[in-house]
Amino acid sequence: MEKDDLAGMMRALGHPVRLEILAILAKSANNCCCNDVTDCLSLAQSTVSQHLKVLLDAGVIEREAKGTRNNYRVRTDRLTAFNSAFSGYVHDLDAQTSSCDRTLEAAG
Amino acid sequence: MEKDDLAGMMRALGHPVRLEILAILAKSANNCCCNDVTDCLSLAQSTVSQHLKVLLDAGVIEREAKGTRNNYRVRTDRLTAFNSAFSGYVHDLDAQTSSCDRTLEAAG
DNA sequence: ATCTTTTATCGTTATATAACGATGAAAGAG
DNA sequence: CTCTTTCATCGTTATATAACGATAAAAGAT
Repeated sequence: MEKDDLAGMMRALGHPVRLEILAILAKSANNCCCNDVTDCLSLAQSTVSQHLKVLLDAGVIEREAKGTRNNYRVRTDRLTAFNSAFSGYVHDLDAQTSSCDRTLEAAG
Repeated sequence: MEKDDLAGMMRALGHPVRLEILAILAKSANNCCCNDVTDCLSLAQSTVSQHLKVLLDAGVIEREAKGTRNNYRVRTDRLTAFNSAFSGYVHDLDAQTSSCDRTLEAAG
């Protein structure tokens, strides 16, 4: 996963309401439309729709048309991939930091 | 880790330049000041300082005054904690989603 | 054919963010 | 004491984001 993708995903997830929306979707049997989500939040439908779009564009959720409704569901695969990517990123930072520490120790 | 903290951390990390800054700090033996970082980026010093402040406020890095310089270093512990927290969050989402799927299957 | 439900999109407003240059303060060097 | 280096902060500007209400389109129901 590219650094820009990582940052983009972070930004999409970097809003409490959007994290809340993910929790709502997961709790709602993947059978959840925009109105359902809106009922769980004290926000206008258009605002919720906007947040859903951000999550959708980032690939965190997916949409399926079903009659007049749009069913949203969490893309767990993508979240897991993101988590792994970030985990690797942190690990790399840690490895570099530690080796620097060892260098300093050896030098000092 | 609270949901708001999680989102706050995400937002702090949700910018490519800030991820780059973390990489620079890690590579630079934790002996890196604002100017050093600025030299690695095509951005003004004030801009870099601003990004450093965002990372500092989110607790992703720490600062240590050293003469006229300020040494910055990555707080790997915090990144690791964040990573665990998010991992748990994703895991919870996944568990709920899967149990919902089973419910739907059982319902036929 | 009409009405209702659902929802994405548009237009607007307020606030936040990202970028810059300029500046002043703090610490060390000459 | 004066000069330099380092850097956070201020003021500014442009853009992005978050929130809202209004609206139109699509699909189903009557």
